[in-house]
Amino acid sequence: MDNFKNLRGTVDLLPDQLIKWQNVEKLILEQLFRASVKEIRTPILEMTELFMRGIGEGTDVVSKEMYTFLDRGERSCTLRPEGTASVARALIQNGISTKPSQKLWYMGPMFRYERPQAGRQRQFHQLGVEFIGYESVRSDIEIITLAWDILDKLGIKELNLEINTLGDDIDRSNFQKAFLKWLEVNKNSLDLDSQKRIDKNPLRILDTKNVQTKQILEDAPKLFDFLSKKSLERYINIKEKLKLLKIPFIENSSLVRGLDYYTHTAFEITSGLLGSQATVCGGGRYDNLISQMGGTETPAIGFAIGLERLILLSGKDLEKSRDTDIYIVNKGFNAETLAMDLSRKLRNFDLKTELDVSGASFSKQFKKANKIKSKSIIVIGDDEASKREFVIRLFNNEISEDQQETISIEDNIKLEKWLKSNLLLDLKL
RNA sequence: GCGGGCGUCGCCAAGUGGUUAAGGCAGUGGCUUGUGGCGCCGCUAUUCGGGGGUUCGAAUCCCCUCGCUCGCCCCA
Repeated sequence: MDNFKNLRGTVDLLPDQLIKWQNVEKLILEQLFRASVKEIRTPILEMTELFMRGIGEGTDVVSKEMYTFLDRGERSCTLRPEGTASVARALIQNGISTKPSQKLWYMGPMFRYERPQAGRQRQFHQLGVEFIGYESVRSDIEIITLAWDILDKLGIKELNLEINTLGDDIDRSNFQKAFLKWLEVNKNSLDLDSQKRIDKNPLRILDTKNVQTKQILEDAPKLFDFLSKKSLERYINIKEKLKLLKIPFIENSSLVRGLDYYTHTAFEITSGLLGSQATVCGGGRYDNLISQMGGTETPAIGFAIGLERLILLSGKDLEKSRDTDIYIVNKGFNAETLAMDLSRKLRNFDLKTELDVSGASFSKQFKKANKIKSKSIIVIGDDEASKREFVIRLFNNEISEDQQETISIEDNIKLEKWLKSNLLLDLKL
């Protein structure tokens, strides 16, 4: 019989890899805490309609990438392809006012049915941050700098921040009218993909990768020319502030992004080190999403970072884990009982300990302790148990019995003193 | 959904039609039942992703299939 395999596009994260994940997540969480961003957790499963309306039916994500199925009650359910729609839903549904504005983050798995490749999986993980109820230029800047600083804190270099503005819905519909008119005339010069988008999602034609279409588009109307004075000023203001803060960015007028809900600011952070899936962070303003979903008019802006890609970019120093401080070698009925007691006692200290529960020979247990590079060992055998004591010893580079010390089971003071002078001191340095 | 590359042990790999499927790493047992690192000696793929075919004979050739991978589209 064949063994079971994971589904295509999903991966097992194994213990050794998770050290890096945990280190990365820890740094992120600290950064978010310091910026007073609060966590929100929403279900991974939502009704399909939420994403169709929230993200937009014309988008690639909704039209061809969702994991959708009928549950036993014949309801159409979808594994979330992104987090923003769920957060918006949760706020509206729970009557959480955005009057005192909300700064929220979430982290977890997302699902998109695509062909896997480097930096792309069907189940992947995102960290998302949403500032809800904020419309100031400063909130745009703070979102961008927050994303930028998280990447920076992780020591990631060679990043590019690209920004653009999409205007508000009026700007956009004005532009769209003109653009559609132009498209009608030039339809036959476009590549097939772009032609298909004319009805479904014309704005997306703007960031086609087709070289020929790109050239032709140079003569097309520009969204930029349809921005209202207010929208334009807003954008200029953002660029100025980024300059003042010395956040390097490049303007990319074809940056549209694949989700319908964006307005005004759109941005992406990419890295050349990622191969063809270069985007590590994408975000933008979505002032209409919440009202479209039945909430009150609420401006908002957010971003999402792809954790797999982030991990790929993060340095080797985050792969290191702390070595075991004490390995407890024990054998014999009475000894094993004492060892368990001692093991529990040791967990009251900020130490990483491991109790050998294999029952293997002493020699095996020593080998194990050595193999995992334990900094020290405790030995309890029948000899020690009968005297109610144990032997503790630093496991240095050289084998020498001189450093060994015998401590009575009850002598907590001596134990603590030994730990402080041999193990705990190192930690503080 | 569409292209290209690839599938031999947990990992890295030799083998390109002749029969005993090298080797290394890891794992495991022992030398060495209570004191580790080194060393030495064992063990670890009836089988080459799966199925079918060609052949006296296939991991090696052919067909199908599955999977992985890179890229396109798009995104995190």
